[in-house]
Amino acid sequence: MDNPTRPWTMQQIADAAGVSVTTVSHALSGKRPVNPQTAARIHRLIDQFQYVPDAGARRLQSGRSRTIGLAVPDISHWYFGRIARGVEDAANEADHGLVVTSTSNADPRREARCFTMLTTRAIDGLVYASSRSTAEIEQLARAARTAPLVLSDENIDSLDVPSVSTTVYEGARDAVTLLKTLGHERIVAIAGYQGLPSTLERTRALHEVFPGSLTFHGDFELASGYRIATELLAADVRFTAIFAHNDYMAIGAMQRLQEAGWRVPEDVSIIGFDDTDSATMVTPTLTTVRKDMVEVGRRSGLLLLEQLAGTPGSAQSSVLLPTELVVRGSTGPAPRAPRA
Amino acid sequence: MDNPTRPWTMQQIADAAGVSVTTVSHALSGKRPVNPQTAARIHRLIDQFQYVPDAGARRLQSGRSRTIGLAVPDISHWYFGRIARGVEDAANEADHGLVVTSTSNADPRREARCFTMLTTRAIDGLVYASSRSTAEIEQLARAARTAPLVLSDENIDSLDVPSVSTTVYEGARDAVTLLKTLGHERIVAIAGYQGLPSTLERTRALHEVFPGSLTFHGDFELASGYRIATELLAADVRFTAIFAHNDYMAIGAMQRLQEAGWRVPEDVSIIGFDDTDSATMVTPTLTTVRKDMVEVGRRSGLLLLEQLAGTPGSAQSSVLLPTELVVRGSTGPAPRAPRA
DNA sequence: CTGTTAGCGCTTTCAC
DNA sequence: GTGAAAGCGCTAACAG
Repeated sequence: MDNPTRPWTMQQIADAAGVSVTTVSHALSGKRPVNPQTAARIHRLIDQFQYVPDAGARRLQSGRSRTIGLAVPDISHWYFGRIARGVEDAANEADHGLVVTSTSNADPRREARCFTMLTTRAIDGLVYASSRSTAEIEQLARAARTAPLVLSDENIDSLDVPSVSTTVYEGARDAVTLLKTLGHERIVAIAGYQGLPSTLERTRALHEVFPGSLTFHGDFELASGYRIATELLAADVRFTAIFAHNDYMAIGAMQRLQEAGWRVPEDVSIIGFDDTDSATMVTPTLTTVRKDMVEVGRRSGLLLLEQLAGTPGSAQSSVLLPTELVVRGSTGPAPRAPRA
Repeated sequence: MDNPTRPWTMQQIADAAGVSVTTVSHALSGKRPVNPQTAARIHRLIDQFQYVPDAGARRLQSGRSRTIGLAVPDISHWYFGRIARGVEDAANEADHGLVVTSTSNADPRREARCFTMLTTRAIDGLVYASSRSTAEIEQLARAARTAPLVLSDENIDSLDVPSVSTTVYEGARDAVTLLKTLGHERIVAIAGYQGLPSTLERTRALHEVFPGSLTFHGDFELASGYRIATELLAADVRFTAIFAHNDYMAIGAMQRLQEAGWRVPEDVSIIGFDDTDSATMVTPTLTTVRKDMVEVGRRSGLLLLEQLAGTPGSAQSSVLLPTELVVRGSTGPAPRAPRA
């Protein structure tokens, strides 16, 4: 019994080819001329043995793991899955691996995992997508000094870190302008986490068109939209339209109002944000603001890889991707009188 | 200008503590007694410097990267996101990282990525979740000889590899039995990929209760359910119920039939599979068979980590997780006569 | 209880 | 065009 399928080492290839490891290394990297015949022999052996250089040894020598990290609140969410897919695409195109960490689950060890991986150099850089308030800024700033970092989906101005985000202000403005055009006057916002930049921007856009409209903060889950709608009904608040900061909360609110006998869009118009798959599954279909989250992820990955490659010009730049209002069935002309 | 925030090495800690690296190493691992005072001094220094041992060096020495891989068709899908979350939870509990690879995108280099990571030993083992036909069995068998492998969500009998899957046969049986109980006689199946074990099992269950019922194969996307329903209408096929192999195809079919004026469940009953978030967003809500995909992922990760730890007894075992029929609004008594 | 030494598998001077 | 040798940062014999 010999060793159980141990991978081949470069030394073994060198021995088989009758050359030194140095030559094999250079035949592989091309960083130094190698006799064509020798090179051919080496490559034949490599193919035959299915030899692949050991990642750990390479990493130790070169200082690069050829792996990047992605931190998201929860990888199982549609939204962050899209981002992850984009980052992965970018990473793989550059022949890098992607380590994913879900941060939001109360376990602080897990919170710190991605930053630890940066210092252990298990990853060369990190794409950070958080949807919580900006409490961990300190940690991010420290991480940014250690290794390349890209902020994804949110831009924290106080942090001098490259970021990729979307024109949520313009998107929100388009959305509420539509409501205005339709004659609505009393709007209620079901917003995202308080203090989150993208929440603030959308609220700003809302207030520019409808000053003084009510804002309630949810957690981006369907249940919170449902709950807020329940509170609205109980408190007998008068409104003819709801502007939600994501589709799930919009759908939750829509469900609750429909249960209470409201007709959408005859009695109330509802607008979401993101354009998730669900937006076209509900009845009526949901008017929403589309963001291409796969693209957000892809650009985030590219930005990080640029930093890693050390392209100097592009560093510190930030990318802003467009949003698009998608008008569907959940919005319509304001009713004569708001329903009680 | 000194080195730009280079991580500390163990040597530097050793120098600062006035001991050898060996002692630092053992103070850290506890694999050999160290003078309490010395140990305390070392730990103080470690905390102060925020020292973390280099992952690459550890990996090179120990042969373990403390990282596992996950291969899924597409991480941005709800379904695989759930699996990923479960695998990640298991990995993180064991202080392992998780590298994610989406395999299905026509790029063969990408297909091979996860297996290459196995041979470069960037990952110690792999959780493989494919939803395609069993073409890549050869590759999987080879990989299984090299490193620990766990099949997730699908069990390929011909492969002697541990797997985690769900009782889809029983789930399908429950679903079609419900239809039988409701008096349905003409069922059409919108099935998954042909040749996929889980597809075959569900088809078997269907045929045991409704021999000879029609089966059409989709690709698990909403559009394919929609398309198959269109074909059904065009061909004037008579049926009173649809059994779809996942929720998205069920919803696609439901949309198409509703567009054609069919009422659900008065004219047609529809059953899905998986119990995705969408199942409760559509109107009527969807009767479906619940699978806990996060748990499938978690158990897959645990099984892999057990193999890595070398616990001998548990190797080669396979896990089968339960399914549960969730009756909602899309199923009802069969109409007197099938609608044309 | 602690230090010296020899690698893990690779890249990269430096010498021929 | 090629090879010998020195590490990358860590662990684990082997000696005190």
